[in-house]
Amino acid sequence: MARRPSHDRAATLDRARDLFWAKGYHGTSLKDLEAALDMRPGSIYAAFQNKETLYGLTLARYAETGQNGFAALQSAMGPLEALEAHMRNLADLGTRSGPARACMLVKTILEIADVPGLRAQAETLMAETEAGFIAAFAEARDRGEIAAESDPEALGQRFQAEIVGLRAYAQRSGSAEAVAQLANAFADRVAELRMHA
Amino acid sequence: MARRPSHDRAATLDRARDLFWAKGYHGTSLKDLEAALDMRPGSIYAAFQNKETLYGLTLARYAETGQNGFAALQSAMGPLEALEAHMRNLADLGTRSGPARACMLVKTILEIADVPGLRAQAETLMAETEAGFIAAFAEARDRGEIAAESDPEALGQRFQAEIVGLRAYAQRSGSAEAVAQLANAFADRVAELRMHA
DNA sequence: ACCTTTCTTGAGTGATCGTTCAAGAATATA
DNA sequence: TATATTCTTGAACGATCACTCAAGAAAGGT
Repeated sequence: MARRPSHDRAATLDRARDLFWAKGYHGTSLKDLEAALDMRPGSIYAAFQNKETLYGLTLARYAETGQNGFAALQSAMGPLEALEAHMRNLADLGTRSGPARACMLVKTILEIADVPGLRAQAETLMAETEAGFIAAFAEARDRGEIAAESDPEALGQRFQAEIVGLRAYAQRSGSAEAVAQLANAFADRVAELRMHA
Repeated sequence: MARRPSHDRAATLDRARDLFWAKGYHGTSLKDLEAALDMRPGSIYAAFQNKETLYGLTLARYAETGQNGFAALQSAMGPLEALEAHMRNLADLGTRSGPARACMLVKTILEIADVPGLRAQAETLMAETEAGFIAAFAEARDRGEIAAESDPEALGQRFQAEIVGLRAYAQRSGSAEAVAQLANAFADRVAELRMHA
């Protein structure tokens, strides 16, 4: 019936995500995208509508990956252990070589003020991620792993703020040791919530 | 001998800072600057060389203001009290209406990857600010206000990471209560370091 | 082999980007 | 009042921006 697309859509979105994540929305031009995706403008627009829509798709993909990662930890261990492990997994952040160390959602919220749709999307995705942390703290409390009078919402918000701070801090170059120390300090703080029955 | 400038340079830099702080480097066009500064392109370039230089000047001004604020706290009270007050001052961040809630240095580091001079400047200014916090913790230790075995460097780094996280978190809209709770929680953590002789 | 449908191409769109510069306006000195 | 000096203006520059579209290439159905 028709010609088959010559690019794998998922892989293309991954490449676009890495580019946007590294260079930001305004800092990424369509020329950059053409080079990174190995596609000509017509194909990009046919497949993804426009730059804003493409960014939104990569943002959703980014958030989903992160949430899946935490969910995997949660199904492999208890909620409190998952939270601690999630934080401690960031200890080697200072030595990683990916597109950026800071969270792409945070980068979006800090950079974009003039594209309401993308701002709103990034805020929603951050709220979802936070809700996952809050739910984990709530389950930890229900299981008796942390004090019954704990406030899961406050704990989850603080947990996310610490991750945001850690990853933004890590965006600075040459602070690998400090980043590891910070991640472990924050992870220790989570572990110290545990009730020793 | 000559015509006098018709704009106050300091006030002009303040307006440019607010614009850059709110919209970012790439998100601010020279047309935006012309409107905000009420200056025509020729005047802007005669006074500030180019967009990058102007941004750098506003960044230096921003950091100086922040560092002066903390220094003022330090000369009005002890170092540990100053650190605690500095954090607690952020409790009403969620209700403020300024250009942005996130730190302009952090916004710069997260946004700008393709202008090496500005990135380096923002990193240097963040390191200076951190050094101020570290020095305050060191003095608190020397005065016996916190444990003698405290690590001022680790404490200062963590203090800055918490501020970065709090302010980036606050950039999200409609979280005034959570922001206040977070700021107080971080401030409490500082207060809990105090040795009760 | 032929038609139909879908995907890809890349030159080209008007708009906006950061920047320049010759000319005019304003003020201190002589 | 004339002159020298500095500041301001705004039209214009080439470059790049996000984006379009007519034409060609590829593959499934008949």
